[in-house]
Amino acid sequence: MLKLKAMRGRYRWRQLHSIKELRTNPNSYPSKKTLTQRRHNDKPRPVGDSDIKQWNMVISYYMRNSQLDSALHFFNLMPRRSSVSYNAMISGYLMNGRFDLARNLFDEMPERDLVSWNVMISGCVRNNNVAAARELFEEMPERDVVSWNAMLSGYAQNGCIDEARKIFDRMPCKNSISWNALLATYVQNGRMEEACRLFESKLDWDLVSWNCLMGGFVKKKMLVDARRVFDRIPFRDKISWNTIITGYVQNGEIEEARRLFNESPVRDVFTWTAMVSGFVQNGLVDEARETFEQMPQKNAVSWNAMIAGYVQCKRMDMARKLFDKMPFRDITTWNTMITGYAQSGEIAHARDFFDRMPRRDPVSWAAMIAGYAQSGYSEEALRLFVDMKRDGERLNRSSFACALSTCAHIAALELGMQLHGWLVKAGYESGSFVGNALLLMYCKCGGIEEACSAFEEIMEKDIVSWNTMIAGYARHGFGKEALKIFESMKAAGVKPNDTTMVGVLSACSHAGLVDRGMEYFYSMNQDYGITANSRHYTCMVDLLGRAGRLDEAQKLIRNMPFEPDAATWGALLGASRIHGNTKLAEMAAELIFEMEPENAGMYVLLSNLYAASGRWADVSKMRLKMRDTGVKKVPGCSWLEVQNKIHTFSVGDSCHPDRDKIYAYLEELDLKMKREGYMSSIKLILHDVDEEEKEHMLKYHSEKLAVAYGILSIPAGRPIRVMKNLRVCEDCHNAIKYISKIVGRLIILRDSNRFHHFREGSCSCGDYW
DNA sequence: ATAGGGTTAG
Repeated sequence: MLKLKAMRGRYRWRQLHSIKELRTNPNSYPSKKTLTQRRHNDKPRPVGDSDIKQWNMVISYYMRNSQLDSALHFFNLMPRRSSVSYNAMISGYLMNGRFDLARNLFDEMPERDLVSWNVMISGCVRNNNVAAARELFEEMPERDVVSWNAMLSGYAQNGCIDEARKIFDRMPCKNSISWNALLATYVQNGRMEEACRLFESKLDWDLVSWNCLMGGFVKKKMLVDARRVFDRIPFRDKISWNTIITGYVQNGEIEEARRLFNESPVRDVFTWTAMVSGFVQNGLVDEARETFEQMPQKNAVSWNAMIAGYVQCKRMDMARKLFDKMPFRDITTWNTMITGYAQSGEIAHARDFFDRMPRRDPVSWAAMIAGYAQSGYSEEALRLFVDMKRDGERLNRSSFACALSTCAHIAALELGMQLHGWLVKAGYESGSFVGNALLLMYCKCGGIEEACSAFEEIMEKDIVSWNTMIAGYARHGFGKEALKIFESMKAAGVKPNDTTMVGVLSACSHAGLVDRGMEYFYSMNQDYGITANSRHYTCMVDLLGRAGRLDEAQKLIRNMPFEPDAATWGALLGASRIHGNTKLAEMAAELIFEMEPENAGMYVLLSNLYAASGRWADVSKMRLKMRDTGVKKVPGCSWLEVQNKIHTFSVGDSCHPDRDKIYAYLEELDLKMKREGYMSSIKLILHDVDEEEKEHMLKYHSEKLAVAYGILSIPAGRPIRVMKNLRVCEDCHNAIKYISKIVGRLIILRDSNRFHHFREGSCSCGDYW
């Protein structure tokens, strides 16, 4: 009995499947030409039912190909329309996400039948609008099992398990699809235990449900359970085989996948494509290509999988060859190429494809924006985000999060605030996903007050929200505030993790709370079960070192239960430098050189240290060493945002359009600073440059240029926010303190390590960084 | 023309 039913199901599914295959393989459609011919042939004859049927077919053909205008054109040309014609149009609009057009047609159609209502409901469900679906469902004059099933799966897909269950219990008539929808409710929401319980409670499940259950296990990577289901299925179809093969593929068990593939009696495009992508995911491009060549038929997805394979191993030339050879490209093909070029650093090629593609979707935009952001073209990334909004593309949560993290990276506060405004309009701000991105943006852009209110606005604070806020305060030098947040976190019943404690310890360090920091460090294992890692040790070395307790810091390093890393020695180096212990600094630097010979910052740091104590011979030695090891000093650069535009400066920069004004202003400032008692620390510059030249180079360090430009172009009363890619140099730090006093402005400088808030002649870092 | 399962891109 079971077998008979399964066979009947199998037949139906074969039929349905062939339709799906048609959808993904445009080559199988009748050509536009034959369709037009048919139209002309039809015209002179009297209009009968069979003619309407043909028109309807034309409409749904165009709709499936997303050619909405052509579909509408033929719809308007029809001599007579049945409700099926309307339904085809409505369903097509919904298939293409055009709820508005569907709704209009639905409202104006002369007589709606049951199918019209059902089409609308399922369309709403497909576009994830259960509320609208439910409204239609309540409104419709009569319902059949399709209406109930559509509603049920609507709730299932949107995670409303209880609602789904309620609908199921209320259904006046159920068929196997209803049962399967209930099963899918549990499976899609990861409730495998409940799914199994339901499955065991009934005997005559059809094949789709068996496959659904197995697919649930595959998605949860529970391969053993999936295999058990597979072995128990009374009658397997190709979807059963494809599901289990995909399961092995996605878990890296490519050999088992290959074995089943060879054993499978029912291979189709899906099976073959799964194998191609399986080889790709396991790094076997050549095997993938071999399989690809052997495929009896290929669709766009198969080509895309193969192209993605070349993309993943950075063989863009091969990817390009396939792209050119491909007979039918879809939007994924273009998106894959864009991603590929972006990831191999060929950003211009990526942009070229982006500009040339016939149609763009949110994935295309995201790929291009992320490509720019990852290659360091943050400005272009953000410009594109703005273009995207202008083009009327719907911005989703992840596009916002991506744009916000780009803002955070380059500290584009103004743009970040604009994004915040758009976010509020789109109604996205209260969740923790976007909320955390917003919080991080404000923290990294130096807007600590804004960060604080963004934090308070997150309705569901998760551990990331708390950690970001604590670390944010710490980096800005507001240690006490950070600790206050830590206390509220505990009061809210959130258990701190290791990242939390890094923030807490560095907050103690920045606030000079040595004893409290030690207490936290030594009790965190007992209190929260957190074992100290190297980041925690680094904080402690920093904490002790900042307080001048260099011996204790050394002792701590010696007693570490694992090998100290470069960052830990770096903390000791920083502390020794501040407290003038050249010998200790040298030792730390030597160790760091061994671990990270390519770390240019260390050479510069040590070289400056020698210069400070007048050891010019050692300075030269460092220079030689840098040359010998081929390490290049990363050029310092600073930037700031003025009216949504990023202005970048490097040492002695003469590219800025306002350079004359900036240099003149710096001269003016220099005089005033000297009158206040400022002395430029000439000793920091390599000694073989003559004195005047040295002073000149110091005077025009990138951060000074940026600060000067900020004072000139940002209205009084607003803080000047400058970013630097390296640590701020000692002379600049000193100079900016004077400047903040002379001009009476708040200057916030983000260097590669932390934030400095300069106000009234002093800095929030307490001259330790 | 409407309801359920498997392959590609961020």
